[in-house]
Order: sequence, then C-alpha cells, then structure tokens
Amino acid sequence: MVDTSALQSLLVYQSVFKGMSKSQIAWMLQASELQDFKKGEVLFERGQVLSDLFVLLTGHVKLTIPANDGERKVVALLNPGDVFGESSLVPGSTSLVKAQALDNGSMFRICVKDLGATVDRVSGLNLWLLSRLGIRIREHIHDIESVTYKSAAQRVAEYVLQQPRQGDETKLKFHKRTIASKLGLQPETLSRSLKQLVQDGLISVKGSRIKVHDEAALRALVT
Amino acid sequence: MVDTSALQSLLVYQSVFKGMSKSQIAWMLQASELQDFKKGEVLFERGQVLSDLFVLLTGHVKLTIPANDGERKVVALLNPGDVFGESSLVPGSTSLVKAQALDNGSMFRICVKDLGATVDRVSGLNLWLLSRLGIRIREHIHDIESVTYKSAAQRVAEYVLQQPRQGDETKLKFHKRTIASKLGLQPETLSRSLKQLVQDGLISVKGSRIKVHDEAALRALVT
DNA sequence: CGCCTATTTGAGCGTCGTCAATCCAGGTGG
DNA sequence: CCACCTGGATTGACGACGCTCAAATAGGCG
Repeated sequence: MVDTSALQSLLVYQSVFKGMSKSQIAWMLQASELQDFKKGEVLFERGQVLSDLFVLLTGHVKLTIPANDGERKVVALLNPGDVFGESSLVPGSTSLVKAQALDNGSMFRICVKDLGATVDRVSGLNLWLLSRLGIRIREHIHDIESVTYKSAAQRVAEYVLQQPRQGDETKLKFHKRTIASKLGLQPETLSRSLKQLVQDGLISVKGSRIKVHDEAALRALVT
Repeated sequence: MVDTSALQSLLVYQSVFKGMSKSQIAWMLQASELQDFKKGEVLFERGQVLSDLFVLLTGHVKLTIPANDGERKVVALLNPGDVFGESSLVPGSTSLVKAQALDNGSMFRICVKDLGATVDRVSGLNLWLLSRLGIRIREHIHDIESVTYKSAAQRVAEYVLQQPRQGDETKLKFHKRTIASKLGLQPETLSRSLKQLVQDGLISVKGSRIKVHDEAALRALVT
C-alpha cells in the first residue's frame, strides 16, 4: 500500500518548488524545518527581528500593517510557494508587517544564519529564492500601480478576474473586508463597487460566490 | 602618484557592497560587466524581457510605469547599491517598469544565465543579493502603506525628513513632478502641501532648497 | 536675453472615506 | 435539525481630500 500522505507531500513540494528536481527537493527537506500552523495563528509581529525566512507550503497567510486596534492594511495575501519574512535577509531590520495564518497550513523555516550553507548544499535553491523574491517585488509594484491609478471598480474587477475560475464561477477565498483592505478600499466601497459591476451586468454576486457574465467587458474596464 | 580614479572606484565599490571584503569585490568585478549610462538614457522598457540583473553603482535611476504620453507613475527612485531589473530573475516574465537614468552614472550588469556560476564564484554575493532584494520589498511595502493611509501633507513631510540633510537644509535631488509621482500625488498637490507646511512654520522652501524649522513637529505629523 | 518647461495658484468637482443603522450569513449550542 | 446570535456585509447620507482644467509665474538652459 502506498503512503498517501508522503505522496501528497511530494506533490505539494513539486508544485511549490517548480523546476527543482526530486533530489534537490530532498536536500531542501533536510536543510530546513517544517512547521505547521493553525488558522488565526500569528507567525510573527510587526517590529519583530526575524531570524528565519519562510516558504509557504500549504494554506494561506496574510501580511498586514497592524493598527492599535485591528489592522491598518493588508499588504499581501500569500499562496503556497510564496516566500515571506524577507526582513530576516536585511541585517539590523525589523519586520514591517505582521504575518497571520488564514487557514491551517504549513511552511518551511530557513534559518538565515545557515542560509549560506543551505544554499551551497541545495543546488538551485539559490536561483529559486531570488526568483521568488523577484515575484514578490513584481506583485508589490503591481499593487502600487493599482492603488495609485485605478478606480475602486477597476481594482475590484481586476481582482475578480485574477481569481481562479471554474466555468464562469469564482469563490472569494477571503473575507470581503480582507480583500477590500488588500485592494486599498474600505469594505463599504468594495460593496458598492461590486454592486456597480452587478448593475452593469458584468457579474452577479451571491455571498462569496461570483459569476462572471461578461469577461471581455471586465477586462476592458480594467485597462 | 596614486591612481585617483581607481581609488575612487574602490571607495564606491566598498560603500555599495557593504560587508564584502576587497577580495570578494575583486571577484565581483571580474564576474560582471560594468556599464556607464548618460542622463536620460533608457536602460530598459516596460514589457521588455530582461536577461540581466542590474546593480546601480553611481548616479540615480527612476523606475516608472509609463503611459502612452509621458509617465503614469514613478515606482522607485534608486540610489547607488540598489538592485533592479528583478524581472530577469523570474522566468517568462517581462519588466513591469521602465528604467531611466536621471544622471550620468554607472552600473553592473549580471547576466542571469551565468548567475548561478557567478554566485558560486563570488562568495557572499549570494546573501548580498538576497538582502538587497529584501530591501526593495521593504521599500515597496512602505510605499504601499504610505500611499494608502497617509495624507498628502504627511507623505511630503515624510519625504522631506528622509532626505539627507546638512544642518537644517536639504536639497531636493529630483524634479518636483518626479517626487510628486513617487509620493502618489499630482504636482499641484505637492505644491500645495509644501505651502501648507510652510504656512504652519515647519519648513521653508526656496526652489529646490528646503529648510527644516521644526523637525519634531514634522515627525509628529507623519505618525 | 528669450524660449521652453517646471511650478505655482485658483476654482470647481468627483470619488471615496466616515459614521450610523440595518440586513444577512454562518457558526454554535441546544 | 433548527433557532439563535454575533460579526460581517450592505445601504444611505454627507463631507473632505485630492484631482482636473486653466492660467499665470518663475526658473533653467541655450
């Protein structure tokens, strides 16, 4: 009988470490610490000195800039394969964001003190890490463009479009207030923007289920 | 007689590659291509496939999201030591930004195809690059927070504060329209915000010269 | 000295944020 | 399995901040 759990793990690893061979992944497993987390768990706080770099394996994590009361701004919503805790790479810095799990999930922790050695041992990790950080930078640049120069409805349309879809239907994976914050909007404004798109016949909304009726028009709107 | 040009170069390198030894820097010089650029020169365009990673040595570079006519948004204003062209690290991607020189200056070009080998040869380059990319991410996160949750006057005050000062005086290194765009403002709004700060007695402005009169009040304003 | 561009100033408007009340859904416990 | 209940979502009214358009002024470079 096959060990299904190990098999599943391998599939997860291969999709996360796209482009790395099985032996490279094996090295990776030896070189870093696997850690599970529970929904709602705080992985680190803003202002904290980080000693590890994180690689999300399963589940979702949000990076926020916290306010005294609640959260000021959702900076990123992370998916498996994303790298975070980059402040650990910058000597003398503290994290600008708080990281909190949105689901039960798991991640790698790579101790930065050992990173040089780890990278030497795991061929390809090197370029993989650089690539993932490049991706993070690109995402933030995109967000800056979006927040600065697109209207609320445009940002919402764009968000809807980039969600994975089955047929013409999408399910919002996060609370609307979380999505709103990620888009740089108030929850009220997100609500009104969605309503606008519904009235224009581009989508329909039922709770967290969204049907895309006119993808072309949505795309046109975003441009 | 000492070769002053070589001496100057060494100083530049040491301040850019902080933490790396002279021998490491020597390897770095062998491993990458040095390129000069002229003021106004376009280093790469938005949408371009990049094959090299860049390290700014001297001068300044702006990263912008271009519009059909002129520029839509200044995403970053780079100083010596900054790394850019990170899209080269992400296979199959094209640059989100256009890079243009604001001064005469120089930079390293590191061919990404050779990056694995280069990093193997230049010990420390590895962690140095990761650190610099971490810094880029942190800067973008800061900008996102700033644009989303701070008023025009606050952003301007913050910008003034973080400029290098001699005594109580600063010189704006870039055109005000460039700074405005970096701050996510229209030039008119920057002008009015500066005027506001002047009227409140916090600073005084003469062209591109700014005198800081009440640093404590400026800092309080930003918070 | 003169042109060209950057910056400033003014007036008016629109989008989105704020505050407050109501509606709804999903999770919990009986 | 259903009713409750709490927190999320929606809707409405209103105001402010910053954008847009337009014109005047200042400043830099030939």
